[in-house]
Amino acid sequence: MDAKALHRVKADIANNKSVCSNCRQLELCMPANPSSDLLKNLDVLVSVKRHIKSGDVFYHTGTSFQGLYAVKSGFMKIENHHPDGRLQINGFYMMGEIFGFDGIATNEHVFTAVAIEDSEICLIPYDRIEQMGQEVERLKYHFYRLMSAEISRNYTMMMMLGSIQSEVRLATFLLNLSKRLQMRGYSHKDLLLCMSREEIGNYLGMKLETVSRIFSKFQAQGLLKVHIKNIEILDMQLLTALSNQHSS
Amino acid sequence: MDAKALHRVKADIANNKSVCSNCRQLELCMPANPSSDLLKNLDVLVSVKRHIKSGDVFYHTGTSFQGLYAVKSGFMKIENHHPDGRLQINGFYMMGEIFGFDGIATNEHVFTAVAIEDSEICLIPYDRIEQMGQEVERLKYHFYRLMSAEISRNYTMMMMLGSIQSEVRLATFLLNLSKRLQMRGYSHKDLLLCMSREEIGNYLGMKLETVSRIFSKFQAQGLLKVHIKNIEILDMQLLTALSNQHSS
DNA sequence: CGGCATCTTGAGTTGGGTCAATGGTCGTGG
DNA sequence: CCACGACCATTGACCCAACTCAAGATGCCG
Repeated sequence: MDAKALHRVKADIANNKSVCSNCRQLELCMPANPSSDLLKNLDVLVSVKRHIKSGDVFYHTGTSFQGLYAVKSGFMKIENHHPDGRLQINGFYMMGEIFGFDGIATNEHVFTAVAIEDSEICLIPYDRIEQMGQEVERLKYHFYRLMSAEISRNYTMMMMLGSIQSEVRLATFLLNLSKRLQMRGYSHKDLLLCMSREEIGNYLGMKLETVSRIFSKFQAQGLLKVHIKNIEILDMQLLTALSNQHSS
Repeated sequence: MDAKALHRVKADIANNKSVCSNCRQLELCMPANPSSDLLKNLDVLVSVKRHIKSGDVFYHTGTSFQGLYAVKSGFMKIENHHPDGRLQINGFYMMGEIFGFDGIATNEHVFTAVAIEDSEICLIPYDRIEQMGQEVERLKYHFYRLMSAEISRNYTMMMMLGSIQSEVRLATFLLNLSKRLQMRGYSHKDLLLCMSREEIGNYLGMKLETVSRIFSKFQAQGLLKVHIKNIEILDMQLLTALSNQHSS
């Protein structure tokens, strides 16, 4: 993240208090997203920056845990490769978001991190966080908060997967992406998906055909303009209403 | 699952094929479960013990966050009361397990904790954990691990909800309970469910009728003996194989 | 005993999965 | 520059697991 973008993010976060009073669900859906405070301190911690190409594995099951990772640029996905061959995508992480929590419990990563765009990833060494003294006590506190946010996000995701119909899930997914892009100063109406229909479907617990069908339906209803990976949100209000409509 | 599929599972067992000895999925399904080390140290921290009656709310959305809670006796559930009236049960917590992570991020609880049995709950004050010095550094480390485990558990739950059929989910749920009971020295074959069919269904993302039907089916297949809330596991091996069979 | 909540079971419906055919887009090499 | 092939997305037809609605059955408690 360059300085200007960083500044923008900070401003967005600062303004965030007044924004969004109603849609808690969406908030909870956000991946770990450091506060500006933490971001400032993070520079101290970040030791290594790694470039990674789209499609490459960043860490996989069994990789020893060294710390959390911040996405500096690009796009990552975390997937769970189940022993029986099944695969579940747990989340997508964009610029400024933090992933890698799956390694803390066992000291090695349980899941697999894969780039879905050329990306730059910064290591936030865990031992250094752990061993720091009083002066960064607050920083450590933030890490609790990050993890807690991750937990909340997952609960929401569980609810989505457990009891909400596909159209609502996809609408919520799009709004979530939109909001995260907006927070980073990008357009919240023109989304460039960097994941395939299959990846979206896997993440949301549905088949790629279903994703495609719903995109078509939304387009027919005038909610979206869909052209492959370019999605333009035409009726934000309606999409939001749909996303909040959790019972049919 | 039809008779043919059941037969296939049996054949697999005979061939010692899918009887996964390590069974990571189940492990990951466990709620936060402190090590004996941590439990020992916990006594230092625990300040308040509260009794609560079955059905009573322990904390709810908006309750200010004071710390994590350990279940000393009884049974708790955590539910997400969504603004639109919908409700999702996020987890069940039994003796010796820790809940309350949902309050860390915002300093107030996001979810609702309700007793489903008369219970004793111990507060583990958060500020005291935070402010402790070096000597309990390891203790703090354990808390990271607890949270990380909670995250992993939820990812597994997400996978279950997203792409696994109801029978397998219910089988996994029963085995999870069985294992947790066994770890506490109780029988792992005789389960006394303290939650209703509706609560189980809500947690597992299915309707109460579906839960009931599957119980009946499992009984007909000789897997279980079901009498309302008393469940006796008759064929542990087959149930385990079923739980590991994530693709139909 | 009756009233109430929970559980079971049946019948019919449907959302989303499966399978399969077609259409678009993009990168590569002639 | 076009042609080819690989890959991804779209769309249709069909099917089934799980939902809904509804009627009983069972257990619990005053």
